[in-house]
Amino acid sequence: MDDPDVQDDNRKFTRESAEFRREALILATLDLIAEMGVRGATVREIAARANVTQGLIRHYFSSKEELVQAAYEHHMNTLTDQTAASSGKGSAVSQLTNFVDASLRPPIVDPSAVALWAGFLNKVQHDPKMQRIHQQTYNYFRDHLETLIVAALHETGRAVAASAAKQLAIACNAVIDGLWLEGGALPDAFSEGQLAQIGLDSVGAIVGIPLTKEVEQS
Amino acid sequence: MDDPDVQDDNRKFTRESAEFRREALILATLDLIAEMGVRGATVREIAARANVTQGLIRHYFSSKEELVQAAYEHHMNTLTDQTAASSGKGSAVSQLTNFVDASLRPPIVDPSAVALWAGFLNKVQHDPKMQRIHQQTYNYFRDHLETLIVAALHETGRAVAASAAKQLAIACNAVIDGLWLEGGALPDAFSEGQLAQIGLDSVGAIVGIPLTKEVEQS
DNA sequence: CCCGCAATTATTCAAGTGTATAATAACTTC
DNA sequence: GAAGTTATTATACACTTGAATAATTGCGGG
Repeated sequence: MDDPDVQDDNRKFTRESAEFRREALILATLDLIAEMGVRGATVREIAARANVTQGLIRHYFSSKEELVQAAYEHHMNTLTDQTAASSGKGSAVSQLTNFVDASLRPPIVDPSAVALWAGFLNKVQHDPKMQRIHQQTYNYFRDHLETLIVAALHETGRAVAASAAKQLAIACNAVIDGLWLEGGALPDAFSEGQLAQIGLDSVGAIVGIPLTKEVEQS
Repeated sequence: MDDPDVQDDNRKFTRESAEFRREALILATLDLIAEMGVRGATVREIAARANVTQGLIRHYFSSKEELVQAAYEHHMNTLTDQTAASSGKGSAVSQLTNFVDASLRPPIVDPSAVALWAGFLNKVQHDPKMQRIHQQTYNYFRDHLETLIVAALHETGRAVAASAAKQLAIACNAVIDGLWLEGGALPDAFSEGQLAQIGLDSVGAIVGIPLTKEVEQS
């Protein structure tokens, strides 16, 4: 009688794990903020997109505020995880090259990602908890960049003072951020690979090491 | 009897010129978006801050949307006007120096200005009219930068192809934007003048002309 | 001086907001 | 396979939102 594959489905809903539901709600929130701004991310829209009713949001998050915070943290972790994995494990110079290159291509460069970031910015400036997350992400990214720069300089036989290294990291980070921003805000203004090319040239000029992304072949 | 300086003020309101009211409403809107995000800029709050009642908004703007567009245009014009005036009229190199320097100091670098920009971004990505304004401002800024770079290179005896010049302008613009962004988003992370210093070093490295802001002192 | 117009206020409206509470039903456990 | 837990839905509430309309009132022209 009961074929377990075919649900007769007079069931009106299914119970899912807490993790599954939390993630679904967070992803729906991110989608909506990127698409319509914080304003468009209402509890009802979020619930609809996560295929639940709005009451469930407050079952998993004590307020919408908390959901937004969780969504922000998730977004930032995703971004950093994606870039951190991109360096590979060749020479220091090639690691730096790969890192810059990956930071300036999809999926990092993406209108939705920039829209998301912008949508959160106001909350970041007011909510201390979100400020902490922001600061954390920024430092993580910049420190990683600084490590790569120092290693690359060392590899090419140049020493650099700690304070100078930090300044270089700030500058390179700024180029990357600026290009990332413009690529996301004006998606049609740049051809594919153009941002990455400009980024490599600029970072190369700033640290004094020509960076070229060779097409790895054979 | 009636001292014209002292208003006895049983008058319940005063009539002002259309220009005065429009500007007051626009400034109130910008204030609120910077402070609380687009979300916080409600017709009632805007009206309160402009010292009028909410109905007046629709007397001057056919919708809130239109008011926000006008506010965006006003903000962008203010930003470009402030930077364009900063180059001065010395040598080409010093003009470039001044431009970069001014772009990375208050009042251009300012948490409110960044918050404002971010608050508008979502609308920019959806509303064609706001997109046009955005594109226009970006191009204006970048073209100005390109002109300064080409002149500076020419002055120091180097020629540069048109396409190369454009790439340099994009890169320098990105450094400036990135530093502007970070200075506004993390106001306490940088000491006074640090952003400008890093900006001058980076732009100098990218275009190949050391830029130093000498303290002008007869 | 007062008349009329338009700038401004006062009030109302329907739709949408986040939150709270009560009712249901899917899964677990014995 | 019945009872109990609790994830989930359903409904309600108080409040805010942008917009629309009606009622004032300042002020310039005759």
